[in-house]
Amino acid sequence: MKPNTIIQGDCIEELKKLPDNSIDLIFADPPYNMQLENALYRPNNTKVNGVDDEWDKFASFAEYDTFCTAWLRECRRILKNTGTIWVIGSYHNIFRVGNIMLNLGFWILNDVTWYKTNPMPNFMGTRFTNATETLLWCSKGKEHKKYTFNHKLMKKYNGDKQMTSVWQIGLCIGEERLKGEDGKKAHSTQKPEELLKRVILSTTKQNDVVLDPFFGTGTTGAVAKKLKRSYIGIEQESEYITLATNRIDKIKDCFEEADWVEESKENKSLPISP
Amino acid sequence: MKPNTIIQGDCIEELKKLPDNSIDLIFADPPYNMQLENALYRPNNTKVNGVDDEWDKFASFAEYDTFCTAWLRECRRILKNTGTIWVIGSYHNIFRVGNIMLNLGFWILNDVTWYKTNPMPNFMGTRFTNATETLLWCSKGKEHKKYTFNHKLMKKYNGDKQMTSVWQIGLCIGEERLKGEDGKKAHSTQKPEELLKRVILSTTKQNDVVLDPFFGTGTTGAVAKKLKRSYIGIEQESEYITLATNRIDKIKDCFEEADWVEESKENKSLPISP
DNA sequence: TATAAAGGTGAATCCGCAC
DNA sequence: AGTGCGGATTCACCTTTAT
Repeated sequence: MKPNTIIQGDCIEELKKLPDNSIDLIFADPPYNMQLENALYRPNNTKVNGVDDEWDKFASFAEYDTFCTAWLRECRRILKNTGTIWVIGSYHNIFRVGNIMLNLGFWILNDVTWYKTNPMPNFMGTRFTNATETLLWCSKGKEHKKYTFNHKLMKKYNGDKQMTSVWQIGLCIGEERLKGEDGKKAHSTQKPEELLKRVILSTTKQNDVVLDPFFGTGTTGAVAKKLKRSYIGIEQESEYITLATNRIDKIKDCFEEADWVEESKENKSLPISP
Repeated sequence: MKPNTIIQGDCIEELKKLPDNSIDLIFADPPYNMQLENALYRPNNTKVNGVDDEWDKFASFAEYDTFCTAWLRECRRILKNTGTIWVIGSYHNIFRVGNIMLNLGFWILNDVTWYKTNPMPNFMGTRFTNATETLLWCSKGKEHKKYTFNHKLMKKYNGDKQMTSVWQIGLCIGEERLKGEDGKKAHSTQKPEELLKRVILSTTKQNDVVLDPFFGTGTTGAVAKKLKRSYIGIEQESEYITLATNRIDKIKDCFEEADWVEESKENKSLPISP
């Protein structure tokens, strides 16, 4: 198990190769199974560029459940007893995922709400603006109480008040959003670095190993490097691996966490590498 | 089926007596199955008065799932095709509940986050402050698209901007919280009226029938009456029924929804009856 | 150059009727 | 069930173009 590598391959197969009790933290951003059918247009008649990637399509709940049970079971096996796991999802999938995690014996520590500061509105006025995604933070089991949680650090980060389970963070847009040669977004679901900063800062120590089984464009690896953690990524698509590799190679500014939190009081963003 | 009544009895048995396709809205606040084993103490050694009621205890996930499947199945049967259902829960149970609802064919419209403005801190510093509960708002099924949603009204209520799925509302405390003769809270999980106001205002029309299968101290009935909707409550415990009956009888000030929304721009609280 | 206006876009389960 | 069409529907923020 070599740290700071991206493994190309099928998520479940590659997880099976990793040894028991070897990982300090897992961050997983699995397919959401969005079940989009028809095109959606804004009031000005422009088309919404929805998630139509093949990797997000599942034939049924049963198929999605089988997939999630398999990768989550492996995640639990390779997690250290002091480790924890984060899984992010939307209402489309998080109730399937949460149910499976409970069945596998994971113990929910928090359901953190990512409260988007700039969500896309509901154009037709048929629902409330869907302004959140949910992160499930879990230990390996009820009996594993000695997990890493940097309470004081997060309190300091939050202006000396205990950080709550609601995180107000904007979408990943602008300079931070990776673009392809055509100027379009390179990945449909790139997550903001601020989200990963809070995850990694709160639940790992320096030099810990962070695993991301759905590495995508490598946000987890990029933030892990900036915060002096090790990372292991698993990703199937070679285009994403190329993007992630370049992105992480460019990073030169790495931080002692204490220094970074001190700085972050004024500016909570880590520098984006050029 | 007589409107504006409280039915005493077992939730599932009483639901079975109600006719198909007869209810406009269901609000359900089921037991959370909190699994609190040890008492929780504050740093100053005072004991936190948690939820330790007998009705909140289930032997296993399987038992809880069986219970929820039964009452949710009946709810779906009695709901009109134009109706919707709200179920509130915390991370302890909402992933069981959500999974069951999906399996029964409910279609999730929003997962609304109740973002508590005054949550109880995590005294031990072992987790993030748990600042939310989740409300699942669902239609009877994907094919039932003509559900009631008062989009314009909620937009007006929200300062002429579309209301999002995050609702910042305080806990039910102070004058609004019902007390027993001993001065202690009369019910361990009384919900704030503001929560029910948003639920009823957004997803019913005047004179619609609102059913609450876990009526408790009758917050649903109280708000329904204030907003000129009908209610049906089901509740097992006679003490709660007495409290709820007295509470609802006291209400004299009822509102046309348009008037109330106009007023609510300055003061979002409906008057608490004396 | 500076400011304003116009255009683009984000994990989206987003209409309803007639034929 | 599928298609076609009239009509109602959006927020924050970034980029590009115009003044």
